[in-house]
Amino acid sequence: MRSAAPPSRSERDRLVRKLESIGDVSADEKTAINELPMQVRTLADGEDIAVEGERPSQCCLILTGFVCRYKLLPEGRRQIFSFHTPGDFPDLQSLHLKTMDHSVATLAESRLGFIEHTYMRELIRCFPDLGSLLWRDTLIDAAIFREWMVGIGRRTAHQRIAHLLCEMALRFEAVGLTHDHNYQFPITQAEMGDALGLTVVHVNRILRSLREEQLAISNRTSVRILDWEGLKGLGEFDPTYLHQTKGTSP
Amino acid sequence: MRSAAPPSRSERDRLVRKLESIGDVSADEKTAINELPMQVRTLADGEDIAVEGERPSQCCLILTGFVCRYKLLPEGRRQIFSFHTPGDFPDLQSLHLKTMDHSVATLAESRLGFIEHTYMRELIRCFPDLGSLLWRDTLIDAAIFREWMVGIGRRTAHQRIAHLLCEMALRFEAVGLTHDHNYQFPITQAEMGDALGLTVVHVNRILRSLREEQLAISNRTSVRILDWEGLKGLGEFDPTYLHQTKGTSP
DNA sequence: CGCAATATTGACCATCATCAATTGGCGTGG
DNA sequence: CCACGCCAATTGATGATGGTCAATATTGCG
Repeated sequence: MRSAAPPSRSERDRLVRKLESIGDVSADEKTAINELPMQVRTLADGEDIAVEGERPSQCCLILTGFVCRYKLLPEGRRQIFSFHTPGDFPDLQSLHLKTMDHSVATLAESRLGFIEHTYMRELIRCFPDLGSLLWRDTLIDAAIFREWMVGIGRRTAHQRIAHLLCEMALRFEAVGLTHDHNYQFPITQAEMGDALGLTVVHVNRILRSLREEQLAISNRTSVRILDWEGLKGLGEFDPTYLHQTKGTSP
Repeated sequence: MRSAAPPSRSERDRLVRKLESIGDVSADEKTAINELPMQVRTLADGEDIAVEGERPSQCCLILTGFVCRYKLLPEGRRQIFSFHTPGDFPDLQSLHLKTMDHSVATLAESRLGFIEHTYMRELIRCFPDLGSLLWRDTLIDAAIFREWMVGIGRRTAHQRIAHLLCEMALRFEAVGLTHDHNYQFPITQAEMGDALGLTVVHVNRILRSLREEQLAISNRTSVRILDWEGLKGLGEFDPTYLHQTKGTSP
């Protein structure tokens, strides 16, 4: 873990863009966000940002890279709860839940901005509407958890994977990180399995079938969606739960 | 749906008690809570409180009874996301997410207090700490979703059911609705299956085996835990995720 | 008493897990 | 520059958890 250059303009903008994708942000609020003091660090792929049981004193903003939240279980089992893109605060909840009940880690080399809770509280105190928007953000997090529960509980493996590829397409779109249904999605098949309650072997077979059916092609680094409507139909994907206020069809 | 008597003292107290189980509440805040204007209605078992797609203008506080949140899927599939006990606001998120992305319904005859969003906002504006506590409450909701994801994704059917029985024991305990590991839990086996991603048939078999192994006995209306430690061990139950600030071992 | 919803049980089956082996990609060091 | 090593991807064979279908028993209630 090493210190690094301050966030660039485009890195800062990603947070604003993310927030604008789920609500309104005033000019004053933008200014305040851009003045948030943060300590930037670069973490390599696979490093923990926070670990279950810890009591963090800072929030972490993703500037570049890719992050997940997860919990480990006995016998090497793992459940991944969420994926996070630049502009996200993957551990925003630590503002109000002192003890981490799960862990947060990078899935790719990432630049992260660490912001003291005190600054976040100050920001929210001065800009209650921004506080509401951050609350809203954590509520959308929860909505995504629910949608994943639906998938894991009631959808087939094919549907779960199709659904995930659709969700990530819209979420990357919201922060300007897609190009024509293609996006960088640097996860292994094992990680995808741990997110969807499947084994690596099964994930592998299903990705093959999606490829053979010309729905989507993916590898370790990226996803290319060939048939958006087909994938959406297969995965029963309805983006309402993302509560995006801007357009939702990339 | 009919109007009903105003909330009794003990019904009002349940909300305070619930909030106190997850954080501190000042005397002023208690007073303000007790003065919240609410319209009380009694709903029968199985009635919807809010439906996916709606845009509610009120929050719903459970005074007595039992409520769940769920989503329906094609071909009659259903996923239940959460169960809610007296003192809970099952749709608190509607304060910041205008459109319901899922439905809320009673699982038993229930007395509900409906509170206009405007009053809730006013309350939060006047008592920011109470606002934080409500935010915290929705974050605990999300923590429970995550824990359910772990269960559905990575635990066996036996473990999932054991885990659920443990969780509900602690949550009822927090609002004073357990007696020596026994509590009212008025759900059908079908509903339990829809919460855990299982079929009725399988739930039935597992409840039988829990009974045979002398871990817990349950029926349509209530649960009796015979071997708390055994059940906890089987379900890998660790109550950290409930973020209860008071005792957590009934 | 009789319906309707729920619980229960049996027989059979499918999705997905497990186990095991092989291949492919890629960075590192000799 | 190539061999080695490591991790991820891939594929095959086999098996088990849990699903499906269907019939019967219970229970609650009007």
